[in-house]
Amino acid sequence: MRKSKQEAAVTRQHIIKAAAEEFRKNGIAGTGLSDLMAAAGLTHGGFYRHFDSKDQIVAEACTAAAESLVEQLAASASKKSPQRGLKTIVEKYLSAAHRDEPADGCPLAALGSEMARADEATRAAATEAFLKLVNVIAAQFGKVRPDVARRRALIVAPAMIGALTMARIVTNSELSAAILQQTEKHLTNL
Amino acid sequence: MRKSKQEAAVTRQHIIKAAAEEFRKNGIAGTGLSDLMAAAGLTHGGFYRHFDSKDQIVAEACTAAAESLVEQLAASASKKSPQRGLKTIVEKYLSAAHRDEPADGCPLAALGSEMARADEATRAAATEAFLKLVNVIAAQFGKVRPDVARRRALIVAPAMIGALTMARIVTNSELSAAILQQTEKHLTNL
DNA sequence: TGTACATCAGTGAACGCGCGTTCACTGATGTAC
DNA sequence: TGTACATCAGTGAACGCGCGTTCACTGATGTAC
Repeated sequence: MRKSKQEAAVTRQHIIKAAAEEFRKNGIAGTGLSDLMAAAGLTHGGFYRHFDSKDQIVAEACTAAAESLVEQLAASASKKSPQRGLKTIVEKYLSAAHRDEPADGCPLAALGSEMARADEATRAAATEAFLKLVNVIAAQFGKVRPDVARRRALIVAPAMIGALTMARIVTNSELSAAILQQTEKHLTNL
Repeated sequence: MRKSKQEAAVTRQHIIKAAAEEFRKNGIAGTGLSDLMAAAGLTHGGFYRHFDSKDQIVAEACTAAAESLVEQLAASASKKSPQRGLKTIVEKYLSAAHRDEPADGCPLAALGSEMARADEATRAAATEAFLKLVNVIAAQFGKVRPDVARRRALIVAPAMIGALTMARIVTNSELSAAILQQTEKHLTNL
């Protein structure tokens, strides 16, 4: 049954990707190792050939999810004129599609309050993830001084995360849409 | 061992209050019925004399926590001049004290991502909680038209929730302080 | 290059543990006459 | 007002279940000669 090193490395990445989706879909505490290995097409016993603990894969899944999201946002923004980059990012982040598909979306919005209680390594991974998001946003402010751009990005990123989280909680769909819309309008005119 | 109806009603409120603290401290999934009953000074077997299920107390605890927070904020704001009300609320919400004491703080920030996956009743309770917060904020905009005040409040509330959540996640204390400070400055000048 | 042995990715059963929920029991409270 | 009985708040043990983790096993891969 042994696989080659190369195959094993691929499997490891598959597990991380599947775990990142499951965590965002059902929460960290709500996702068992069986769930996450099954989502990767494996049985749960093999988990410990790749990871030391559940905590470890939580941190790695957070990193992977954030990297993927930030890449997407950066790619979308780079297609537009510099001034339109911020608008593009904010619109994409605060879209109904993002709200309705947490499994493919921002791990900070999907797991925020669980991350606040996570261990040091996971919170460090989340911090890196947040800084990547902040940097992509800051890069859209073009001509302003870098420290001003960063300060603005420190306003935009948490505002988007909070708005998306609340839009997902709220049971009234008009209210949910209004939260996204108002925050989008406000942040794009920043 | 039977208690009077009056005593039982008091006990029920104690349980809800203790549960609201435990949930905000350790998360919903991270708090067992034993934990929450022990925090109320009882044994876990008695839980079902007061509640039908864990889900039920989650919803009630969310309501109670939000009511308490909104009352505090409204009380602080009412002591100030109308124009200073918003500043007072934003400063209090985004204070280091609030960040460092989730057990006494906003349930939407402490439990946001877990609430997004909660059952209908809990999400409905969270929606009510959010609307109470939005209304208190909207009331601070004094002279502007009510619908404008509400739209502004729909920007402020999620921005505060997101900033507080991120300030709790981040492992770098300077970054944490910067998130609170930038969002505070931005929202008070709205 | 071929052979013998060690390694280890993945399986599936098992482990102890804590979870939400149920239940028999106790004894003070509430109710009916 | 007093008495007999039903109710039920709270206890503590028990329930089945799924959790994270461990382990014996399989057999293909990697390594050493």
